[in-house]
Amino acid sequence: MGIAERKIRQKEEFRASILEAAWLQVLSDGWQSLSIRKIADAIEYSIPVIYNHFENKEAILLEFTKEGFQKLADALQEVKNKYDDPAAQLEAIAHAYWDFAFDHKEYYQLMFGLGIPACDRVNQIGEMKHMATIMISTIQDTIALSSNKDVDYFLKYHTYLSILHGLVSIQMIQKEGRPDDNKKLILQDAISGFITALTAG
Amino acid sequence: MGIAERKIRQKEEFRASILEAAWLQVLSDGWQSLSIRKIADAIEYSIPVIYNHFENKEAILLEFTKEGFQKLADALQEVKNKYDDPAAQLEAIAHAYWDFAFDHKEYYQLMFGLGIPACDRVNQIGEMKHMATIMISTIQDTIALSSNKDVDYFLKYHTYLSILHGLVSIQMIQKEGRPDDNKKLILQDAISGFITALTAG
DNA sequence: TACTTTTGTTAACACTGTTAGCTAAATTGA
DNA sequence: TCAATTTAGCTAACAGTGTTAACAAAAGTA
Repeated sequence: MGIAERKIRQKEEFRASILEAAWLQVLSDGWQSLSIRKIADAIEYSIPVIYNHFENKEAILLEFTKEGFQKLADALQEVKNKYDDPAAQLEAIAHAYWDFAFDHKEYYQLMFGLGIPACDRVNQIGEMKHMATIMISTIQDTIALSSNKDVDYFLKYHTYLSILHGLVSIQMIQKEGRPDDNKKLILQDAISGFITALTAG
Repeated sequence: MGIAERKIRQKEEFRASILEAAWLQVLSDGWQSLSIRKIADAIEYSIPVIYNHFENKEAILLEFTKEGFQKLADALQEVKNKYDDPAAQLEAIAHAYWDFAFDHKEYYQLMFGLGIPACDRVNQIGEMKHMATIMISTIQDTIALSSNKDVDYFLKYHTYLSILHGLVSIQMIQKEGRPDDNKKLILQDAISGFITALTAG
């Protein structure tokens, strides 16, 4: 009897249609405005049926998060295969990572919990410039003392801030609470590398 | 007549009490659960009075965002003053930045829009390991070809991912839409520095 | 005291995620 | 084929959210 099989198939299709409707929602209006009600409306079913296929809203988001990491890993593997030299691979992977993040912004934002609250307005905040000024002036001073003075200080500032923000947010995502003090080795490693490159020119 | 002055003073105090109540809320339950209703309840006033002092909820969050950047800038300036050598300043600032982020987690999360949706569960996602494996194996290959083979590959992996994530999220915060292609210079700069440090040992 | 402005209130609107309880359809066993 | 049972889907509600319109009361002004 193929009835059970058909039921499973239908359930699968239903599930897929929920995800598809959700994805269209996300593409047109972003994560913030995704709602169970809108999904139910799109698939022309009542709200509770969605809870037969997903435990809650977060489970739907989790599905896309997994999908996102899957796609990212695939993309990285693909470019890695194009090179034999590991250093060249590292560079290619970095570019692929970058491309993925901006080509699939919705995924990336969900995957790393980014751009959710006041991100649209964070660049309108004058207070950020203060912090930037301190960093930039210090970088300019460092360059002035280095062997190569043609270094783009603004570029270096972005690199510097990015490394810091990256270290922090990665650490924050991975662990609850304050990280072990020996995790500062990572900070030390990244920053000393940055400074060496900067002072060498 | 000091009536006008008193009124201004009272308004200021009212505003401060709203922010204080909001901050206590945030400290005990996080940004997600902060609500106008709870603030109103805490200050023992009705809901709409809050809208006499803040245009909306985001305006309250913006206040804390500004406060956060102010505190961060102060902290950075303070440690900068302790050193004369710019390179040493850069290092000290990096540490101060790190300390701030984890000593004032609530601020930092708001400032950079972090940890909002599924961040608690992002480390439970198996798919992330796949991505990590690809990166780590490549880093191990690079180390194997380098002059110093005692490098901690796991530390390097964290550094590598952090730089990438930092670059991306910083860029994402600052600009709407895909960034100029010449912004890839920042990526190039950071990654080539990382790779140089890695291959040199 | 009469008038005007400010301040604060209640009550509602339009949303959100989630669930209890019922109805109607589909499937199963006799 | 018919009754029993399982399942699917529905309506309606609960408990929240941000926000605002309309009104009452208090405070300040002439």
